[in-house]
Amino acid sequence: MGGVNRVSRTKSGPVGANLFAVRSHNTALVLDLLRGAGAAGISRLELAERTGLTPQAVSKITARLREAGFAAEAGRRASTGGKPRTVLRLVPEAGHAVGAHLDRDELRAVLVDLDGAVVGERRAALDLGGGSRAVLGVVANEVSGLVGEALGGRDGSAGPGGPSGGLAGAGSLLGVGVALPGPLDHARGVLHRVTGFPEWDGFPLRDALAERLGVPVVVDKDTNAAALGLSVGVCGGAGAGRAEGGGRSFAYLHLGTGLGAGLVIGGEVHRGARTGAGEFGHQVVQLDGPACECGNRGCVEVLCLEAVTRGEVREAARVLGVGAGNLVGLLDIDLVLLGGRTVAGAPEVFVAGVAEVLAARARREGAAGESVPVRVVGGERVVAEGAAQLLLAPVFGRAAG
Amino acid sequence: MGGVNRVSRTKSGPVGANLFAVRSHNTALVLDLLRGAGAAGISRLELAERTGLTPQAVSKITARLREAGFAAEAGRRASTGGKPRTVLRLVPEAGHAVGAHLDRDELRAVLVDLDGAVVGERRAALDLGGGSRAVLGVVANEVSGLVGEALGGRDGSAGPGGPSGGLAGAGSLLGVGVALPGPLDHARGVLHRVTGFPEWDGFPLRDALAERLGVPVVVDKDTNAAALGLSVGVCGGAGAGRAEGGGRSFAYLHLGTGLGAGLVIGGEVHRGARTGAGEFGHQVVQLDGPACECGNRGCVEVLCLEAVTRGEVREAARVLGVGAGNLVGLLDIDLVLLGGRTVAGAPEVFVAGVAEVLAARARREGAAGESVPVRVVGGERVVAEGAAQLLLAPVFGRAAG
DNA sequence: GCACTTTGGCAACAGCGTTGCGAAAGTAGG
DNA sequence: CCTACTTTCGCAACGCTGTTGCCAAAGTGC
Repeated sequence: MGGVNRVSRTKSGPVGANLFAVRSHNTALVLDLLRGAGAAGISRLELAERTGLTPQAVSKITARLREAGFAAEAGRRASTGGKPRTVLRLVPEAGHAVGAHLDRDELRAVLVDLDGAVVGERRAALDLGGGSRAVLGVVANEVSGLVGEALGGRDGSAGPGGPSGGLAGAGSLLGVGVALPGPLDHARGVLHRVTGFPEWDGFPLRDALAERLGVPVVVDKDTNAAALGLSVGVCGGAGAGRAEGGGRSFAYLHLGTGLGAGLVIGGEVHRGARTGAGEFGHQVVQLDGPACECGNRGCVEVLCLEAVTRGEVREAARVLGVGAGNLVGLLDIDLVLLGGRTVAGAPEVFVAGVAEVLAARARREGAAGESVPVRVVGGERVVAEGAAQLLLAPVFGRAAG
Repeated sequence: MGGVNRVSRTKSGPVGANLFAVRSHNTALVLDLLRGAGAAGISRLELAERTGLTPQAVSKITARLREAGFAAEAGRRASTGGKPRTVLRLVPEAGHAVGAHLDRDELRAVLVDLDGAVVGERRAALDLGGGSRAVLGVVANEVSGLVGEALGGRDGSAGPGGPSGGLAGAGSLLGVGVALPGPLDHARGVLHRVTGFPEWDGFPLRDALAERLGVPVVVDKDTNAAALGLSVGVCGGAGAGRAEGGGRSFAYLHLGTGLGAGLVIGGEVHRGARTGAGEFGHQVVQLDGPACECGNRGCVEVLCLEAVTRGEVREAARVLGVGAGNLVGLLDIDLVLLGGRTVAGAPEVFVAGVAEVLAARARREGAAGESVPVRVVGGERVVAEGAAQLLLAPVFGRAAG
């Protein structure tokens, strides 16, 4: 492009920093703070204080951002005795991303802007067992249609399975994030045997979809996507999440037809070496307990779901709490979020049950032991919105998708 | 000093990068690779490949390091058709650090060089319950003596409890790392109620010792220190630990009079917001199981240690394995290390028992599921050596102590 | 001895945040 | 209304970073 030297990032190990890296880092930092400030905006001087950069550096960075259309001036603060501060805000419509949640029987796709606000949504029936060709067709079609009607790109009316047009026309589209239940390789974008659908094993979903749509695609586990999306609200705010002490960390526990977790440690989603982290449900909490379909015995998942089936929701919440307690102790996180259809069925019971176990933990720890807060996150779109964040996160300096 | 502008790091949140930060980062990266190369050394071009920097940049950086005495030329490689590569190596004696392991009844202090090699050691009886004054005296005395006899600083013969001299004279001494069993605040260097010794609650150990010795002091939990020390060998090697996929991650499980863990995630020690991470022993694996002294029921620690007491070491290993399996599933780590006196009593049994549980896990996962390796780490000095790394780690670009 | 390859330093360069300074835009007081 | 003061924020010069172009040094292979 403009002769800018970028660090080669192919299979990079520890990577050296150059000036391009410095600019990227600081720009992302400022964008993150702008996002955190939301409609209220933030002044240059505040940006300087929060980043540790000099006001002049912030002025330069924001000037670039304004020229590129990512930021704009938005009024002034009250004066405190001198020239009033000019408020800057993010221009949300400067960038968009699609988040697609592929569940066993349904596809849900959302189009979000830089702020993460949903500006378009589509739902479609999906049969994950119906073969990669058909599934790919449905996904490509819905995404193209969604983008077309909202951003004016070429629409995707070529029909299911047909060669739907590329999306390169929609200039502000950063790409498409896809979230699925099964185990997969986030780094390579390849699926492993999706639970119950062995024919997907080894399918290069990311590359296949990227080629078809002509925009970048990122693939991740559903719980990771949800956790990423939630981290924008929890840690994000003002990027303050990445502060001292390793930053804000939390766990998102998803209890639906199964039980899984997404972990955010120090403001970043922790996926582990093989995108396998977050296997919370098959944590053993009862040695030689009842058999789980995973082949083990006494997993949290089977204990929890059996209790739900028996109608003993309180017991299910207690078991979930024990698992959450183990996790809190192991990672010393700040927050536990609960979600999923089963939780949605009796949110207060689950929050109370988990919180009680964690409170007991805190009491045992004594003195400084404040109990870790527990909250429910609602909405059927948590995963889809998080999937879109897979593309937005790198813009704001979070680990690359 | 030289008019170099540093970023103010007081209570920094997300911090902007400036040129000083770039230089620090790249210098640390090169030092880390030099350390990883060990006596074999590494050439400038290899450094350039590994860091992604240009050869010229590496030449500049290594020139600075050579001038400062941290690196030196060490022979040449065989030519591959042109000018042979010049091999560079770390100069280990350019820097030293003290690691002190405070256990319930013993103090063990080691002096290590930049390579982490032990160049001096001292042991002394210690009564953690004997009051802060006495303990501080013993520690200061032993550390002063150790440094004095090895580095020629002022010796610490002022006697126990007496005003031992500062260590500022020993130029290459980076500081003192202290590791203890109890819960504490790593960031502030303040102890919480050390298990069994409530009188330590709130004691500012770091500042008290730093003032007394006149060198920087860093405090951490014993398991964290051990994990940090082990990470130098495991991840470290060539800094390659911090490579793709979040980097090399492992858990160190310490089974002695208690059961705790140190976690390394992506090459960095994970301490959690309150230095509370790694509470592995009080993970519940048997709902409503036998009471643990922590006040909970069915903790791994109580199950494991009771089995050992009964002489059922295999069962203890299995229980430990279940806990390890939970951890592996949750974090998707690459390696499990076992240590501590109890493990040392029957290392093969514990490795086999834990490995068996993890292998079963891998089989259930199917296809790509390679079992996570399990190894024993020996030596009574693991914690003390790791404590010294609390000071060395920042030099090599690991998170600040 | 000659051609070639590879290493690595010197000098000029572009780009980053920083500093010094001044214009702009308010408040406070006469 | 005018003056004095405070605060914001941009322009220009600056120092420092890694990068590029070029060339000497030091080997191998014929």
